[in-house]
Amino acid sequence: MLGCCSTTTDEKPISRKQREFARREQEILAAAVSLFENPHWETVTVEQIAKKAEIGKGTVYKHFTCKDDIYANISTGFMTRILTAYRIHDERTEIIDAIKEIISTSFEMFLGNPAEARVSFYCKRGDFRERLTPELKAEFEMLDEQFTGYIGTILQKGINQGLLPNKPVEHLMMGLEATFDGAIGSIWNGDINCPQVEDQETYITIISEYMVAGLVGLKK
Amino acid sequence: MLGCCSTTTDEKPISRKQREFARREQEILAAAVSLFENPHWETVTVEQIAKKAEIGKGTVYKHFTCKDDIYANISTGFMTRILTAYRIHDERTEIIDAIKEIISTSFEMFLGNPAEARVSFYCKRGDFRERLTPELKAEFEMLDEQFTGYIGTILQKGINQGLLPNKPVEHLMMGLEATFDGAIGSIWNGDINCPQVEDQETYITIISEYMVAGLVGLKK
DNA sequence: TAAAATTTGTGACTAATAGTCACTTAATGA
DNA sequence: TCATTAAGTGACTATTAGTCACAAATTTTA
Repeated sequence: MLGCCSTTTDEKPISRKQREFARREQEILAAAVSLFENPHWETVTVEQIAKKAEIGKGTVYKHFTCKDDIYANISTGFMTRILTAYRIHDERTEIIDAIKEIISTSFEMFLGNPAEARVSFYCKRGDFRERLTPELKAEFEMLDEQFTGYIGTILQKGINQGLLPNKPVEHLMMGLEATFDGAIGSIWNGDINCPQVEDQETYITIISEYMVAGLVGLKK
Repeated sequence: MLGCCSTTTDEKPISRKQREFARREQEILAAAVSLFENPHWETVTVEQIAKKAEIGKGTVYKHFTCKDDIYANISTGFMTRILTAYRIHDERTEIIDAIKEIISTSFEMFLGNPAEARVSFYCKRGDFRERLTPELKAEFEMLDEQFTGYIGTILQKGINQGLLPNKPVEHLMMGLEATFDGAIGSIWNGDINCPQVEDQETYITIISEYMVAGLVGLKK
């Protein structure tokens, strides 16, 4: 109920009615995501989402307590998919390559799924998190931990191998995260109007190199 | 008129009436800035701004075409002040120190003036810039050029001195800007809840070091 | 100076939209 | 079969950006 059907704590729905209800919830989220493809995603109204999902506006509120609840469910789903994407390359042994892989996977996921990515970006905001229900807040915290845990483990290996500076992995992660977030923001804001950069791909290459350089450059 | 009185193309107001009108415009901006100190600045209404400035709501729209016009004027004023702050240290000869100075001045300006900084951050968004009048758009472009020009010159000196990698200064700037923007976003979003970081100052030190490391680390 | 024109100020009004609620419809179960 | 619960609905409320017809003050013109 209330936006929880798509979470990880998903007890199998029994009746046809419950199944249909759960399916409808996914339809609402899919309708929302398809409308959020538009760069002006924040102006999409609940009424438009309802219309796209071919239901009444009131029904949306039977599934989600508020608009933020829709955003949150899109974001948690997307974050889970990113974590899955990271883990495909789990067996890598070269740490620098593993870091590059995480960076490129992140860019691919964010740029390949602009709607979900934009919403997820929005959902990182402190004031957004504050007004969430404790359950959703906890889910976000769990996902955040999985991210820092996954990346932190790889960075720690890099430190142990002497490839990265011996600093707390959290500190190393801060730089990476800030640069990634800033770069994604730049891309979405159309900041890349500088004539030196032919395209987005070049920009990503530059940023990715800078991210790795920032890590290893800290050694001295 | 219409939000232009605070711009650089400021012909001296002649009559008392015109002076008062210009002063009122500044009062509206000051009222807006004082209300925007609140982290939930986006929820501040035009009516609240009018009340704070002790005028009617309609009067606000005699000075500014829309709410965005208020944002834009706050932002251009702030950007101009940052450029001035940069130039205080113009005589520096050590390039790495000059870069560090720019970074620390930027952080100081952004964190010391949260209201104006938040608004300026918002005004960087492409969709915001799009819906501005051509005049304001041009003013933002001019300011952007002054930023890239100022920082670009310093970076070029660094390249000439062999301290920085021989890459287009625009490329070097991209990494710096992305990390700075991402870090500022993190601070405002309250992302620094990781126990390793005692305070904001530590975070800024970590990020600043990472920014310089990213630049010089690119050399290899 | 008086009248006309212009500038500045105003708050009631309009439009848009998030969220509510009393009600309808359909499914489940006793 | 009938009662209870779940699900769906769109008219309604509250809020807020922006408009506009008018008022007041100032400046210009006669």
